[in-house]
Amino acid sequence: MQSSTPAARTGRPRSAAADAAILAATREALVELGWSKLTLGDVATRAGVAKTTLYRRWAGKNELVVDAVAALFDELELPDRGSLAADIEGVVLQFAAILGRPEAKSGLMAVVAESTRDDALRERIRASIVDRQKRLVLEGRARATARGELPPESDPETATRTADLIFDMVAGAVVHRTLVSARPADEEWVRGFTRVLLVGLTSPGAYGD
Amino acid sequence: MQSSTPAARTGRPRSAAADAAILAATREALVELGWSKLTLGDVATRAGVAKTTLYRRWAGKNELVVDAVAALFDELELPDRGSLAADIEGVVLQFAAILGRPEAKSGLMAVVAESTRDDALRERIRASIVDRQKRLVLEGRARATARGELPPESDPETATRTADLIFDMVAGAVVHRTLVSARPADEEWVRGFTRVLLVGLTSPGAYGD
Amino acid sequence: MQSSTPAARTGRPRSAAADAAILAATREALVELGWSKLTLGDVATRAGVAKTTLYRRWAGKNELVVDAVAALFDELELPDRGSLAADIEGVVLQFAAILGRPEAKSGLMAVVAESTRDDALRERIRASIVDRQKRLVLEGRARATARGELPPESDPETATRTADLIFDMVAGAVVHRTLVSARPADEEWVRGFTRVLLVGLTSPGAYGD
Amino acid sequence: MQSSTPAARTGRPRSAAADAAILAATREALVELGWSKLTLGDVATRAGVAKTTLYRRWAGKNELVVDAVAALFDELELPDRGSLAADIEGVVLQFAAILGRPEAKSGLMAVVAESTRDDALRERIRASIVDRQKRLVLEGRARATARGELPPESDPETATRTADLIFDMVAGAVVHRTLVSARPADEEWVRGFTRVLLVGLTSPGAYGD
DNA sequence: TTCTAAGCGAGACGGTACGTCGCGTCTTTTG
DNA sequence: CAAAAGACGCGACGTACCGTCTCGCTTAGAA
Repeated sequence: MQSSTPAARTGRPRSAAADAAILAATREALVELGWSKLTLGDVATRAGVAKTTLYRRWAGKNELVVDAVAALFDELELPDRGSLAADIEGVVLQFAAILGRPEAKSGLMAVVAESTRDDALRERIRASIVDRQKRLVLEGRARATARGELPPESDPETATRTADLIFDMVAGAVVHRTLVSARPADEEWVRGFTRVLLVGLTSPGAYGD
Repeated sequence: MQSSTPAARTGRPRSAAADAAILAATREALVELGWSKLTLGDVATRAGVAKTTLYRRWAGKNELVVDAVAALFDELELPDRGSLAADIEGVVLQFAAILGRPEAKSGLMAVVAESTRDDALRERIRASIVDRQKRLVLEGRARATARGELPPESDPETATRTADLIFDMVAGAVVHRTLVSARPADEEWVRGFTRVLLVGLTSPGAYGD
Repeated sequence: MQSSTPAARTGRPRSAAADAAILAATREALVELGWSKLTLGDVATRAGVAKTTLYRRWAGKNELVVDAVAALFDELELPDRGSLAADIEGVVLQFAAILGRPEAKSGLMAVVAESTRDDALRERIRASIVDRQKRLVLEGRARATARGELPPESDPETATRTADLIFDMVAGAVVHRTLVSARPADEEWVRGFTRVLLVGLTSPGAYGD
Repeated sequence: MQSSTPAARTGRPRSAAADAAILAATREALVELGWSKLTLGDVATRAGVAKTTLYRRWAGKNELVVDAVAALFDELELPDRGSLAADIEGVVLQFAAILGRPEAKSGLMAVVAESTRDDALRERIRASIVDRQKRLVLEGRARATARGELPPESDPETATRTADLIFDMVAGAVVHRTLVSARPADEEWVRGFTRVLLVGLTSPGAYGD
């Protein structure tokens, strides 16, 4: 997190193991208890750490859960399945699989809800989770362009705007399907969704005119 | 909410005014404090009501907030703007406007988060909010079919599946844009989104094959 | 404590039993743990009461312990043993016996120590303990005067000053003997002390000039 | 504190200045904060010393405060004022003056309170403070005997017993007057007290019969 | 009308978690 | 090797809400 500060400080250094133990304990507690019944005291106990240690490193429940959940999404990758449609389907399915895990479900929506009243928290979510995964959209487009499936995007502003729209549509739809409609984002659903998205984006007239 | 038991019970009847006052106080508190700092004791005080009165009618914070927020979405309507695209843009803008209000933002995501671990709550959300607004999709389709913009849908199962997909895509994208990306779902964005959605849904091959 | 306020307030009344249980639990904890290891949480648990109930009635550990200890000294009485010397010896022995009990030892000195920085606490101690027991000095003098052992005191100011001096000398000596010198204030010691005190007070020239 | 091992140990020797700085900081903190709000971390900071240094030399708050307070009483001396009564009055006034200082008030009673449950602490208090000042009683008696005001005491046991009684009476009365009754032990009070004490001790029949 | 059962305000209650503070110990780097 | 710096496990603090429980007092339909 802090990068090039090699200033070896005096005093006992913070235990590196504690961070990992705390984040793992947080995910475990999210699975067992869910966001609202998760307590920092319990997390500390599970991690074999004192409450003060936890508070020394995170400002509160929200920040802790953001970090605990963010790691989950780093598993996402974009395997080359040969076509843009297949690539999208693949990554959407992965995303749905993660969102199906209880530690993600319970934690993610809660911190988003909290972030509506806490700008710093929203920034943290954006930095740790959202922007971090936008790479998938960019990779996907680059690959499709290389394959000749998409024309090279000339205007960088349009490119950004489109990438943002795609991300909002993909993430939003999967989240809504999974958490609000509470129905599985399975292969069939993903195929239907991807078809609409892809046709909408590539058909003539979609963004032209 | 109340079933059709017209059996007038004995004893003092519940005050009808109290319900309205409590829900209004809840929205007010959501605006000022947000979900997590909202307390039932405070709501009761704002409503000029005893805590017991509140608990006699709602099981807890979650149920209360669902009811308080649900009313906000009943304002949505589908004015006839002459074309399917315009109709969709109109309703999406309305939806975005509601989601921009702090009492909706803060409350809605929080109860959705809670609902990931509480089936009864999820059902209440679905009944009070989600399914209640699916009418807009159906109305829109009916109107577009009448105008000849869409072919009549023969298979009812496909119709339902498509309507669900549309709802997930619309609601999901607007929520994600507004709350996660935290950028305005303004006219420009809505136009771009609607174009992708509509082209995706109506282009040949989108759902055919 | 509150006297003529018969104003029957609204709401659930405070449990009278809780007060007694808390004070008894406090004395029990003083015996087992002593002042410095006594915690209000533990007292609440022993009393079968929530911590909040305790804090609703007492401002803190100091106030609670003053009340718990004050009751101990109400047992003191001045039995008629036939002479002023015997009366004094009797009450001093009783006082020493109480001070020998661990709940008194540990609690009393601690609150006195605290009271050096807290005027309200000092007043509470004076009202609940010190002034309350000055009755013994007055009773003793009245009885001795009736017996003819002491001349009637004419000047009320001198009477007060002398009573205060006696109280400081008696209480101070017993406390110092018991707690600081940590040797028993037994019959022999009490006899010696009383003799000095009484001779000092009654010999001609002692207060005469 | 340090025994007489002149054997210069290996390694860096303990800073002698640190001891003095810590005790001074302790007294300063007692004045500003009082016993109960005094923390060892704060004392260490005031003394410009690490907490570890402090713990290397004292076992805890109690021991530290005993040492810090003990030094205050070493100022006491018995100036020759010409008569036993005047000598006593002089030293009692000095004692009252010290007890009036906040660092003594707050600290002394607190460690006495603690000592009711800690034998080692009581011994430390006795050795550092009480027995150390008994010299004043002995000096006073010796001087009075030399002057012919008192007969030489033949029985050493009686002498000890009497000296202890005097000490308990003097120290006890002054402490009680100052801390519990919270009224000044001024010249007038001291004169009255001394008269009672001295008459009680020297009148025929006081210890005779 | 009076009776009576429920609703209502107030607020005390037993709990649970909070976030902070001080303790006394430990692990670092520096002198 | 001591000292400073400061992280650490621990346990108590006093507070805030929770949801429940008395209280005394309406209120309005049933008797």
